[in-house]
Amino acid sequence: MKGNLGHLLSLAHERAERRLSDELAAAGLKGLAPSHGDVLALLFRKGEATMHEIAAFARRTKPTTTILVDKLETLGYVARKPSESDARCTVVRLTAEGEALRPAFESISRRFVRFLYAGLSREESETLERLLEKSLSTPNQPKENKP
Amino acid sequence: MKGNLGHLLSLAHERAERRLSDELAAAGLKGLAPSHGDVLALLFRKGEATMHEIAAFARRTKPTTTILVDKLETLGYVARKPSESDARCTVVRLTAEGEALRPAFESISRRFVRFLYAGLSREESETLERLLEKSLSTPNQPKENKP
DNA sequence: TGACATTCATTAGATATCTAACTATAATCC
DNA sequence: GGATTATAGTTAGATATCTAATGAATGTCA
Repeated sequence: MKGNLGHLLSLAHERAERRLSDELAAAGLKGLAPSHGDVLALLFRKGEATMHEIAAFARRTKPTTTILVDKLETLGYVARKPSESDARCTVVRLTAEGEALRPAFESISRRFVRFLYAGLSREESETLERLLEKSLSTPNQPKENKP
Repeated sequence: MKGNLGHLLSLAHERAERRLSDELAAAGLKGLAPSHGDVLALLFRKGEATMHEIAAFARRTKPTTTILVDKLETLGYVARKPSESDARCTVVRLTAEGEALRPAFESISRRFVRFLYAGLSREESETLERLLEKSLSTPNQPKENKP
């Protein structure tokens, strides 16, 4: 317990983000950030999704999601259409160009997972995940200092 | 090994960042981000530092560091002065106003550490840190797919 | 049914961040 | 000792992100 868990989490997160960015650039998707990858990942899984669903999945605010989808739409990978059941909702779906990214994305995803778990045994990986989940599930205690 | 280590790292990092931001705001430092806190943390420890040292400590680029220090200078917490030994270097030091933040910062730091380790036993904390360090120290294998 | 509240998405404005290019100074090397 | 290279910092321009405010459609409820 050296007290630098915050630092380690930052380092690990930055390392993962950088790796994903590099992988996206290496796949020829130079303008895309990991958050764009999250949007595409949901669409590859579900086919289509509302802005609200995308925002929740990518853990970004709705304005940010608007901008992420704007970019993917400009690049031709997704298209918006109004929802038929609820006029407030916008449905985002993959275009043919977007669908064509699927193999590259699956490859990136596999290599990313391999990268993250490299150097850890199966048991260590499971322990790391379990402890992170336990830490995350701890309710946030109040911020105030007890007198 | 469920393959969501990347997701867990993102969640843990975002949780930590949000908590730090909230703590800074609660301490009345509403405009400051965690990265400003990193700058101040180094100055509290070392008294003064060059832009280059600050950038390395905060793990930010030099342009970003310029902007971080600009803000702290505008707020009156730090001051720049040219280095006497090397005319290329700028030395940043705490002002009296900046020094006055020390007790609040130490309090925030203590509460932050308590927050991060809440819910984990001492042994679990040590294991988590050890596994994160092991993962981080793993050399990055090449990005290419082996045929 | 009509007033009010809720939800979905966008726009507006701000900030932290990055890369690339620039300036100025120091170090190195024939 | 002068040319070249390296280092320190800033400026310029772009992007992902956020909060707050806005517009439009739906849900609620008396």
